[in-house]
Amino acid sequence: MSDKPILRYTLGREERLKSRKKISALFAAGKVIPLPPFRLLYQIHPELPALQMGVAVSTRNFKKAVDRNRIKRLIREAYRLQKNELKNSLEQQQRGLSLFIIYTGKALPDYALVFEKTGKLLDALMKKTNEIPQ
RNA sequence: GAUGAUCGGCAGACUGUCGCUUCCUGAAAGGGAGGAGGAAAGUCCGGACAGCAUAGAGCAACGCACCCUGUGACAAGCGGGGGAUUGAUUCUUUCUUGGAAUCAAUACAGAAAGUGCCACAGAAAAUUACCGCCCGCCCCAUCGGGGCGGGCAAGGGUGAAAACGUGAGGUAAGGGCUCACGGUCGCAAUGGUAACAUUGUUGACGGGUAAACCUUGUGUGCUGAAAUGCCAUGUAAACUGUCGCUUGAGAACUGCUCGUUCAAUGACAGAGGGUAGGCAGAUUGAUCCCGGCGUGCAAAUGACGGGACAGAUAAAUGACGGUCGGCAGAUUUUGAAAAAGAUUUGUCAACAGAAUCCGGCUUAUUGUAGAUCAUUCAUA
RNA sequence: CGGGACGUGGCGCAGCCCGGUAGCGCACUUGUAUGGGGUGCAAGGGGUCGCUAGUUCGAAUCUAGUCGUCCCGA
Repeated sequence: MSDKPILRYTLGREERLKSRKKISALFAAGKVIPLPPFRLLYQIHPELPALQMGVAVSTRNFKKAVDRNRIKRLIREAYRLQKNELKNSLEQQQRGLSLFIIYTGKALPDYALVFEKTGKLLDALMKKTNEIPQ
């Protein structure tokens, strides 16, 4: 039996970005990785809640609340299944990261596309965090 | 049976893996139970609830408009019953007019308080007079024509609309001038809770428009969950200016005025600083559904019995599969055909996502069980 | 959650309050001046007044409903 805990694909309350202050800071000073039809905003900080994320879809592109909800759920689902590698890396380095995924496309995406693009975004983010020194 | 219209119910079911959220349980790990709609939408109305004074007065502003009644509901909305008007169908009657029944629709107070407007056409769009009809006088003079003064509103023509309508009498010609029938309004009586109806009438005859201003009646105090109360964090009972300290600055969330109340470790403004988190409000309430009983013409309602009801807050209710079932297509077997069975593929819908709650209205919309009505076909 | 504004030729706007003729600028077409173009001059075409009902003799205008676009409020 290993001491390592069983890897769980969770996305609970403490893993989501909920503070109004942090979101304002992220939008004011965060860096951007564009990958159409997505944009990723991120900001590295030394505090420990290792990884917190948020999702947004513009009302301008999707007038109906049903469509916005669906896109946000798809993004969260794809993120939930792929974020553990990044999280472990950050915990080893003892630093935190806030990130915000914005969907900028105008058509409803399907799950396969969202999954693939989210994976690429997280890979890119891994490289950036490793490049930036503590 | 088919087609169409209206009403109106449901919103595929069960399940695996990985997740989200609320509650319960547990020391913890974990376990258990619940988790979007008929419109959750638009925000077009009305409330509940909260604060401001116990919510006051007048003006202004805004809403509403046949009557009775039910609903949390005075008014509005919605439901029930009734009235009036309009339209359709059927029946009745001597053709019409009219009467009766059924169904449907109605933003159904007032144009006889006042003001405005009614293009073009037309003489005139509301104190009318172009062609015209009639009377008197004068002139030319053959019937007749012209001018002046006066009376008239029938006929012509215009228009969406023409001065109660039709007929008769009367008249110089005409005119509700008079009469008959009819219409509208007023008044009175009778019936009805009332809207209204019926009858009578030495009474009147005034075109339309109030979704033009307006008048009458009636309702509304204002603000709005970012309301409101509490806790936490933090500074500053600091600074500047103006006014005031009981003869009172100012405040009481209102467009104005008044009244009332509060008001002195003061009030307002400026600049500057802090927070932008949590709890309550807030999810079971005038709630909804079912049952028989009582009341009521009905809508509805009373007590009783049973059942149901999410609570997020950068915002949960999801992702990927499986089985059954429905629908559509293809292949194949049986069969003369209709049809039935098997295999397989696709699809599971449309409109759409709670944000304090409730009621109404409006709009969007898939498939299907059902009810009613109309048309048509078949059989008896 | 709560307020507010606007839809009129291809584009930007007026007309709406107080109802009868839809107009302005740019653009477009034709002609003309020029060797050709720009430019000037002259003439012309083009509008379901967002949509659906209603009021009225008559609606871009008044009323109701609806669709769309945009803005504001800690």
